[in-house]
Amino acid sequence: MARPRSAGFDLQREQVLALAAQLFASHGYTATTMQQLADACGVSKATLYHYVRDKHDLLAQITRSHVARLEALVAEVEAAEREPRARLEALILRFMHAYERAQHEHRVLTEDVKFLDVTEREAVLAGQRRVVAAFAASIGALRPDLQGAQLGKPLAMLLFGMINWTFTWLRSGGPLTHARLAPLVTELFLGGLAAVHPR
Amino acid sequence: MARPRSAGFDLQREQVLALAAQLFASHGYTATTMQQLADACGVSKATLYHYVRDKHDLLAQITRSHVARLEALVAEVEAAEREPRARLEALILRFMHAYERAQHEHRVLTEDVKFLDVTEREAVLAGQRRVVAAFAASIGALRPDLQGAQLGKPLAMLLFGMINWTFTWLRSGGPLTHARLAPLVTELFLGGLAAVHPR
DNA sequence: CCTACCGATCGGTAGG
DNA sequence: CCTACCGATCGGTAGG
Repeated sequence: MARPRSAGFDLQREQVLALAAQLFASHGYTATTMQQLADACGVSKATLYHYVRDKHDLLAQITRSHVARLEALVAEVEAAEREPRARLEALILRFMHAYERAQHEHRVLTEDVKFLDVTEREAVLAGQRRVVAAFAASIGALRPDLQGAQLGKPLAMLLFGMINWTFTWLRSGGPLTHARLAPLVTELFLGGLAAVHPR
Repeated sequence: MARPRSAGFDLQREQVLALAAQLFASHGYTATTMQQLADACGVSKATLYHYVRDKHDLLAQITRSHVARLEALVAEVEAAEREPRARLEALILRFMHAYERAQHEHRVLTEDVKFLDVTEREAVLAGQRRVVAAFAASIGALRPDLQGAQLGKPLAMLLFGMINWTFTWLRSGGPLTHARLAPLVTELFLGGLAAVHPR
């Protein structure tokens, strides 16, 4: 029987993944070297390969687990909220909160997904599509006429644009917090949604 | 007196910059090799260095000229439109149109600016800040109470999120065009802006 | 003496 | 878990 991994193994691997996400987010996947990551972790480069198969596997694990987290968030909200408006509000608030806690992982997901190979990239993109579909469904429940005009998904993408783009300008520790911005996004999007009319 | 450059020089350099922007946009700056660019241009790698000093200079020229184009667009709109609402509508429409024609350059601007060195990066970011300030001023003119609550710039960034994010999902040649999406963005943002209230 | 290029190869550094 | 390396490939430049 195979010997079990040491108690701290998973914990240390999580640390490596978190530091890798931070480096990938600030320097990009390609420009980040395994030596930089080893230095950040305080171990030798060879030790890194004890926790991940290779550099590519590092990227795959970061993106896959982040998408899985977002899908779990959607499932939680769908289980708790029945009304379309409350559901959409909860999705916005929960996603902005999640992005605040995982801003590096999220940046890696959006900018470095192109470096995954076809199979892994498709799996990640499929997860993203399920998340977008959940947002589009909530929007469609609020405005069936827009969904009928095939505008549910485009509107969901405009909403994602607002909240995804925050990681380029909203600094944690700055004067404006995620908690203060979230209700603004909700008011702006739900208010705007009421004003949109299909062609 | 120095002999002038050949008539086709600037034209060929523009071609090189356009192809470089396309490669940088799809593979990222670091992962793109000068050999790939040379192949795309149909010339030898050495010939590339006739048109640009080095790979870094390529990135600097692409980002600098794209930001300059956006600043020129802002100046045009400000000269033509006096009313805040018409001005903001014109800014949205003109920017979405510009992004459609320069989607590669825009992706490079947003994703690869980190590879510029400090001086060049600051110049590019300063240009971007002037563009954001123009959007924020138009928003503030429509809703002085929000500008008073320091929400002009955050709202401008949410708007930029919507229109910038389109390059991740809106494909030219697809069923939904920039021309059809632009009025939707205008309705959504201007309608939402009327619904937002400061804290 | 200039420009516009080519084949070949340099010094350094990447992932593993 | 480290030092010491490898095969390959990078950006940039030589002579002609």
